[in-house]
Amino acid sequence: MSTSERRGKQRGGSAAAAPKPHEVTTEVLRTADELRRRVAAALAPQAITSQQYNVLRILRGAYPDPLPTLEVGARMIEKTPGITRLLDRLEELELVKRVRGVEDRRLVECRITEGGLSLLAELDEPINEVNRDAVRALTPSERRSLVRLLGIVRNLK
Amino acid sequence: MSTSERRGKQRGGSAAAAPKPHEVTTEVLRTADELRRRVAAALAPQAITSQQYNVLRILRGAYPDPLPTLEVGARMIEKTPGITRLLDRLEELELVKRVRGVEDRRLVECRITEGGLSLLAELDEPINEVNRDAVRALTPSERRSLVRLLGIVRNLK
DNA sequence: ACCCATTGCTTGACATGTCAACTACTCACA
DNA sequence: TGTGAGTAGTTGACATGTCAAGCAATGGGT
Repeated sequence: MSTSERRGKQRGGSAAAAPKPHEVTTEVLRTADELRRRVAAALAPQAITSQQYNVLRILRGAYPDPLPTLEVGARMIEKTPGITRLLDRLEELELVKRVRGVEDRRLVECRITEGGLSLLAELDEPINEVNRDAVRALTPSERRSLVRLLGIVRNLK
Repeated sequence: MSTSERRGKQRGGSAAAAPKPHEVTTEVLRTADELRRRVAAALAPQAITSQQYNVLRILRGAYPDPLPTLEVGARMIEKTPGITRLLDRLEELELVKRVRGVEDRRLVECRITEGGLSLLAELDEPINEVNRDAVRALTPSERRSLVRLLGIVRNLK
């Protein structure tokens, strides 16, 4: 048992007991999961997944320039090997086109297609709504705070 | 477009501009992902996954009583069908034992084994360390704050 | 006692995360 | 110019999330 045990009931005060480390991290994980589910729901009508959507957004950001495969992977939330298969499917759906690099033939340049762009256009609004809803009840100051606190959790160590 | 649009550029002030909704949600997702990776790293030595660990913890919480399959699933972070296969593997590893319910034969009662308990014992410390490290740089008040803000994001619609 | 909606799981199919091993290329250097 | 280290991707194998369909046991109503 930890030493904090001896503080007992908390001197009646206005502030609740500080949450345990485990409670904080759990809350982060649960919240992210909830957000993931809401995003997935918003994407469902177009039958694409959250990762596919992310890839398309990244490629739209570079449009009309292409990006090499691993550069796309790096801009996601990490992870490399999966990116190939992700792009495989997007290419089958003709939302993305890939061409072997000319200068450096190790590269595979990926570019979003017209179809990909218009599909994204359909999704922007629903996704923005999910995001707006998520933070609707937070004041600007609370939003800054939340981002700052999460940054601390993520960066240190 | 929302009414907040008219506030324009933010009157130069000391506070940074409020992050956009999309930036807030992205931060939550990124942070959760980072945490997931740290947890996975802590579990790697015992070769179990984060979901398997969660199941074992839930079952330890009920020990020595068993829990029906879907009750375990419900206590995770949602999701049902996956729980069966998860338990299949844990049973193969002999970390969990399942028996058909006697009263209600639709139920499958799951109980953690001795082996499961001692494996968990090995992991408690490393996992606690991950959690402690994650919040180490947060003051008690900041921890409360973070949990509160995440709660707002999660609960409101 | 019989029927059916409900409940508790299980399965199949597909997308993704993740690790490890492998191929194709490029580059600097001997 | 040949070679080896490093880079960019791909592929195979396995665990999980997720949806939809299917099965067996229950329980209430007739």
